[in-house]
Amino acid sequence: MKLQRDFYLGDTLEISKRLIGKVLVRNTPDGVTKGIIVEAESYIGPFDKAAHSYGNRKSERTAVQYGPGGFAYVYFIYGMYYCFNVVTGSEGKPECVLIRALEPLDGIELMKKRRHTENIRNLANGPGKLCNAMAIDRSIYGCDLCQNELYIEDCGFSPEIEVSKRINIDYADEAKDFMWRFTAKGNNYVSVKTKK
DNA sequence: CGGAAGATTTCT
DNA sequence: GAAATCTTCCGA
Repeated sequence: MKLQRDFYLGDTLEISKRLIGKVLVRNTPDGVTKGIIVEAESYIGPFDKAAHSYGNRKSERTAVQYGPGGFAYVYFIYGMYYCFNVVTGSEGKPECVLIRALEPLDGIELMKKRRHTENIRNLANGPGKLCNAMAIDRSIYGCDLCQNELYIEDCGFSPEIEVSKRINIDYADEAKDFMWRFTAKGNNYVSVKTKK
């Protein structure tokens, strides 16, 4: 069943944890693609030096984070890749969850075509890759996850969850040691930089 | 294999 | 000028 608005309005760390094992569903004119969320990280704006919204910074890019939870925050990075986040918390709180990896579940042929690879493990085991596989780009910035174009559903999976430090945020001083990364334990589709 | 560099938007 | 990244190219 599809997750409703109230799921996204609570505590960001709690939501991150509960998102592991949920299914991300993307509807496009080309077809439907689905993937189980196996890796996610929390970014809690004002207190988190790694967050785009640290210290309540506001810009055109981060604007949607300041709205209520349950919307898509998509940003462009390194000139080539998109990253997909779920906005969480109530209005005025710039908090979000970065979806880092998916286990492909449905529409796999379509994902292969978009990614130009036959290796299923390589389809969505990283933030930039999963956006490519799910056809996520600027056009769904601010998209309501309670609609049909893009949403998350609960299929009853509840994998064992592993907690670790976040990835590639060495510049964030003490924030880099926060245990705000959640992964499905032993899952093969978690992004490669898992070691440490 | 493993490491390093490059692509090139958005904000500081 | 550097980032919440990925791919390709090079040398062992």
